[in-house]
Amino acid sequence: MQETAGAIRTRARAALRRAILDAALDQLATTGADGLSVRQVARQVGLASSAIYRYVPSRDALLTELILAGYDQLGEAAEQAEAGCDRGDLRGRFAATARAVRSWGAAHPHHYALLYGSPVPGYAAPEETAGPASRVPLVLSGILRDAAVAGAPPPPRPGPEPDSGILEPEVLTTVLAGVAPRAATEAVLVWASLFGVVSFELFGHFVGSVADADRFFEAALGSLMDRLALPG
Amino acid sequence: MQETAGAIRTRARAALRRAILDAALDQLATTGADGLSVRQVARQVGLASSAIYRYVPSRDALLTELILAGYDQLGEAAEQAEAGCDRGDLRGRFAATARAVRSWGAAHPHHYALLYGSPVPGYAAPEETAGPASRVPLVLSGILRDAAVAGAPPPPRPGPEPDSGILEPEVLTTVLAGVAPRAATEAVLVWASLFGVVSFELFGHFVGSVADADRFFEAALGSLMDRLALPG
DNA sequence: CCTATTTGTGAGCACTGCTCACCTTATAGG
DNA sequence: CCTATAAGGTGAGCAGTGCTCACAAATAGG
Repeated sequence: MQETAGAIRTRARAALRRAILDAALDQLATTGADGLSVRQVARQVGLASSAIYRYVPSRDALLTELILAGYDQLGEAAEQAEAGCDRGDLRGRFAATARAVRSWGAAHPHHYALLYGSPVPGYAAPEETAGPASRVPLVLSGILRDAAVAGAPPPPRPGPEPDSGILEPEVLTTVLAGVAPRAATEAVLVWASLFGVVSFELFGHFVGSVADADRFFEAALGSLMDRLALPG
Repeated sequence: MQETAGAIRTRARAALRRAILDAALDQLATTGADGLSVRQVARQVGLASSAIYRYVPSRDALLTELILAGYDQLGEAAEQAEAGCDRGDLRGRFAATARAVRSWGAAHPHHYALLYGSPVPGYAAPEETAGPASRVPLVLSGILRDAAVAGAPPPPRPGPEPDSGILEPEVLTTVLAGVAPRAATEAVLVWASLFGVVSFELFGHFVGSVADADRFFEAALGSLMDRLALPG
């Protein structure tokens, strides 16, 4: 089996890489992104600090990888929650997705902060995070598209659309196809509002004003769904 | 003038303290909170690094002070913008306040991120930030109270209020006095939505979906004001 | 078997926050 | 006026960080 000779090598490498990432995830959960240290990760894995750089080019790259993993975890949670709903229950699907976001954030506050808090590595998120980052918006837009076909199709008026040009045309023709530009703009606002509410709660901005966070979130949910004109 | 002998000493001390804070503000604006270094601040001010600790107990305390200053700057900007509006123009007052928040954030992204991004020092904001942090919400709630007296007073129904218990009672009886619990809850949601939109824009989450940030913000403004049932 | 590549090591550089002993200076009190 | 005292400033130093590099061991392929 000279074939597996090389294979076992790459497998061991992949396993160690995974161990490094898991250790980094541990550190992130306990100390936060700021406290994450390459040397500490190395200690936890049982390697010299310099050996880490055989697997990860830099601390920032490690953080980027954690960001990617976070978006994937969150997207997975949202997709699963939404998939467990009756397809016709549009409000139920939206609520389940939103609750999944809040639950994941509450369970992994430091990880959530890494995704939606201050952008720590440089100032623009790396290109490769765009894909996983759009999983939650994709779930939400899927609900909206189903709502659009259920409701009255928007009559194509002659002349320029009143709200066209606000969103990227590519978004309006793909993930939000069939949704009127006006409603699509509203949907983006609802999206940002949802994460605004979750962030405010997790980051402590509701201390002193919101007494019952659970009930507030449910009330916010209802309001946001009304905004989207989701039937139910 | 033995009186000024001591006074000049404390004045010099205050001036140096201010210089340290200004240098820290500079650093924050250019490198962000993560890159802010006590030693760099010391170099900029022209002191040994150890001397800084005669004026500021720790790096975290310095950051806390910057947070305080940020809330004050932002609150000041919001108050001034709102004060320049016709008192009867409720929508204009709200829009001016919201635009001031966005403008300040765009002008000081790192400082904004320090306030509304990931909570970096520990996990709970220090007590003393609560005051300055509430300046913007105070402006917004002032508009809502004016709207409440302008509109129909909420009929006090017998039995438990449907939405009572969600917000802190103290908020409902002071800054939001006269506003129905239902509307007050909605107002908190609008507040979080506003900062959610600004944060999403500043933190790059709109890249790929929002094409015209200015127009989107104006559209969002209109929608949020509709939600508050502001007349106009 | 022998070479070449990968993987891991430890020392080391420049930097960080923070403390401490020390020294100077100016204030305040007798 | 003169001196004890307290404040302000310094530099060395500790423990930690990200990261690089020359080197050694282990493993791969020819």
